[in-house]
Amino acid sequence: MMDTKTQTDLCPAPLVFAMIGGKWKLTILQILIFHGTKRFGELRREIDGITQTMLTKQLRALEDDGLVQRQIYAEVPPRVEYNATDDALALRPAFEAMHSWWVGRRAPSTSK
Amino acid sequence: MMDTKTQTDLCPAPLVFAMIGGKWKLTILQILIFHGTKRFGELRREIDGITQTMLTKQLRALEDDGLVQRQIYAEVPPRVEYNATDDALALRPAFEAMHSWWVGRRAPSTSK
DNA sequence: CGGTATCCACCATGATACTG
DNA sequence: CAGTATCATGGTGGATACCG
Repeated sequence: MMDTKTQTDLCPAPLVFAMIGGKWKLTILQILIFHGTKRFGELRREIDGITQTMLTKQLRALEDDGLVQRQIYAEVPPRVEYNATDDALALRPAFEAMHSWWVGRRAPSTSK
Repeated sequence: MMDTKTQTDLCPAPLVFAMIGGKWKLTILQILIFHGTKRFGELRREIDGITQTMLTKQLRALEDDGLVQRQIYAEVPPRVEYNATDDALALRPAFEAMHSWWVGRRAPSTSK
C-alpha cells in the first residue's frame, strides 16, 4: 500500500502548474533557464506570437512567484533585463523529465 | 552556447501541459498512477470538490490522449473502472521532479 | 524601449437536471 | 452507478491605444 495522504501531499503538481501553467510561462522560463538573461525586446522577438501585453503579464506573474528577476537600468533608451532565479533554475530536472516523457512515449503521433 | 533551436524543440512542456494541464487531470492521474485502478464513484469521492460533469470530461480527455484506459463491465448496477496506461505510468519521473522542486524550493511561503 | 490601461472574446469550469 | 445535456460564469488570453 502506498499511502493514504491527500493528493496534494503526494502530488503538488497542481500547485506547480498554477505557478508555471500560463500559456507562455513555460516558454519564457525555458528561454531564461537555458539561455540566460534576456532583455524584454529579445524575449518578445524570440517568442513567436506573443504580444507585449501578454509578455508583461506573464513576466510579472513569474516575478511575483519568485521565478524571474527583473533588472532595470536607468538609461536612455531604457533597458530591462530578465533572468531566472535559483528557484527557476531548480526546475530543470522537471523540464527534462517532461522532455524525456514526451520523446519517449509510445504514441507520439498516431495515424489519426 | 547551448543551442539555437526553437523552444518547443528543446522544451515540449507546453505540449505536455496541454495534455495534463486541466484543473483535475493531474489529480486524477496521480490517483490512477500511484493507487491503481479506480471506479468512477471512487474517483469522485476521492477528489474533493469535483463534479460528475467535470470528472467525466477530464477522464474523456485523458482517454483521448491515451493516458487513461476505461473498462466497462456490463453489469447491474453498472461498473466502470479506470486505470493509467503505460504512457501515464511513464510520467512518474516528471511527477517526482515537480514534487522535489516544490518541497525543495527556497521560498515555500514568505512572510507576505 | 519597455511598458500600462482598457476593453473584449472565448473557452474551461462548473451548477443543475435528467437518463439508461 | 455512471453517466449526458444544457446553460451560466469567470478568468485567461489577447487586440488596441497610449505613456515615461
